[in-house]
Amino acid sequence: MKPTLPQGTRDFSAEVVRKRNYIFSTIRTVFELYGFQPLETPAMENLDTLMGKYGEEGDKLIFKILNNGLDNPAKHAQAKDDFEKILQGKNTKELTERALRYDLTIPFARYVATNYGQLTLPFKRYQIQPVWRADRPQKGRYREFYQCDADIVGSNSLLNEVELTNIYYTVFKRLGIDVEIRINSRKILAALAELCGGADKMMHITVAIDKLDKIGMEKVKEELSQRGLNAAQITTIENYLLIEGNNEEKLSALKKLLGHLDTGKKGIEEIEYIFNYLPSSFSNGYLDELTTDFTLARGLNYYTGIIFEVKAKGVKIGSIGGGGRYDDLTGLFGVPNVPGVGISFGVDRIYDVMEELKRFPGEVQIGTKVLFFNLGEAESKVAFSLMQQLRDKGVAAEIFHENSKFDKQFKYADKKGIPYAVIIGSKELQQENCVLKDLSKGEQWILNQQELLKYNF
RNA sequence: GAGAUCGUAGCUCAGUUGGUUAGAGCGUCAGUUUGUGGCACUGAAGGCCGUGGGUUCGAAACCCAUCGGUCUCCCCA
Repeated sequence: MKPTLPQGTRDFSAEVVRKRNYIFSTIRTVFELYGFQPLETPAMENLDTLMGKYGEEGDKLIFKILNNGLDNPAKHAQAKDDFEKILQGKNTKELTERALRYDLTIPFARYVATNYGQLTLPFKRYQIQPVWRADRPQKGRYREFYQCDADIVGSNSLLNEVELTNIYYTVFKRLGIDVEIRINSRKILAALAELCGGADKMMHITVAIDKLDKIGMEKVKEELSQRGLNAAQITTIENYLLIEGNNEEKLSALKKLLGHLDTGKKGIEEIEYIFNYLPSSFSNGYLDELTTDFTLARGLNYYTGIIFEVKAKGVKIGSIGGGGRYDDLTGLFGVPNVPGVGISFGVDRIYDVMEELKRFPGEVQIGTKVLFFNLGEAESKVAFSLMQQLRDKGVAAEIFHENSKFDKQFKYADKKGIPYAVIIGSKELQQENCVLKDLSKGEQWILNQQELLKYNF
């Protein structure tokens, strides 16, 4: 029997792990630079912590963990009864009371709620951990994948949004990816809904216009009509979606359309605040990266203010980051009125983008720096001792595992991408020196052994 | 949850209208080569043709089922 992986999961080889770590550490470094602190939460949460937080669809995609001990013969009858309840869609606690984390936001909210008294507000945390979804895998979508989140809770200040925008900008600049950071405000969408006859329409409108990119204006209008909006309302929405131009032009057009509404005005002010703040703290290039996008809607759940989405330029792939402001994330856990704002990086997609654009630096793959050749018992003892001294200095080194032909030892270094070889054969043993060879250039030098230890690899 | 498509060597794939013993390239290992690699040449290992049933004198190929991969819709990162 050949073992296989569970659907939607992956093994990562050394090469891939190194590249992924490069992305993780770039993101982590920037998070730390902006004063965020790390947090880790367990892979599993209590099921009722997660249920009902992601909508009906989301609940279905939560991986539930079967309770232990159900095979106990004494409990068979009970277990069968409980299973019947599940078939009727009732509570499932007797069979499953834990589940794998579905995202990092709800566990964070749970953490904030449970530790509220002890947190220094505003609390800024970042979290880089895998999450699990019982989704059907497809391109760029897995059942186990990593999320990198940064959130600030306990502050209403729009300065936080500015900071998060800067984080996006900085991370993607460092990774060498040209991006478009799109922002919108849910308040603008709310105002649009108001303009179209009521807040109850907001969900229908956001769901439909979110698809504009994908399905085009005509289909969006069809969908709006199916969702019960009349011709006049659809025309209003069309006018909204047709707003074009640079950021200033778009904002002024938007003001004409819904600036007279209270929520609309607030939403526009939020966006203007961010635009007014950024150019002074960043170079002109910034405005090429940051753009308003009034078609941006971001799901339907908890966002209430500014929302973000990041797309890579020149690569056909969904968003590689997203986030937004929420007013009351921890209310569900008994701690009301804690506002927050957060962003997330989609590492798996960022990886694909970097692979496609060839943005991984070559050095990412260097593990072992120096390979000591093994050319006999006495020779390898000297080599071994030198190797340990290099390791003490932080230079990653290995010695070939047996006395083999040069050919083999060189090939080993090649395959592993080791940049330097140290050769100590009978001659060097006698003269108490060594040959250091730069394998990529093909150049080599004779060094005495003390010089080798001081060499700047 | 609905649909499409593909499963042949470690990897990428050939395999003729169903016909003897299933092939290639890359990779692996060994040798040419016991003091200088990437190249070249020679050779070897490696396969229940995803699995189970069926049609047939005969199946990698055709039919059914099943499992797995990939992709689309829904939803999402």
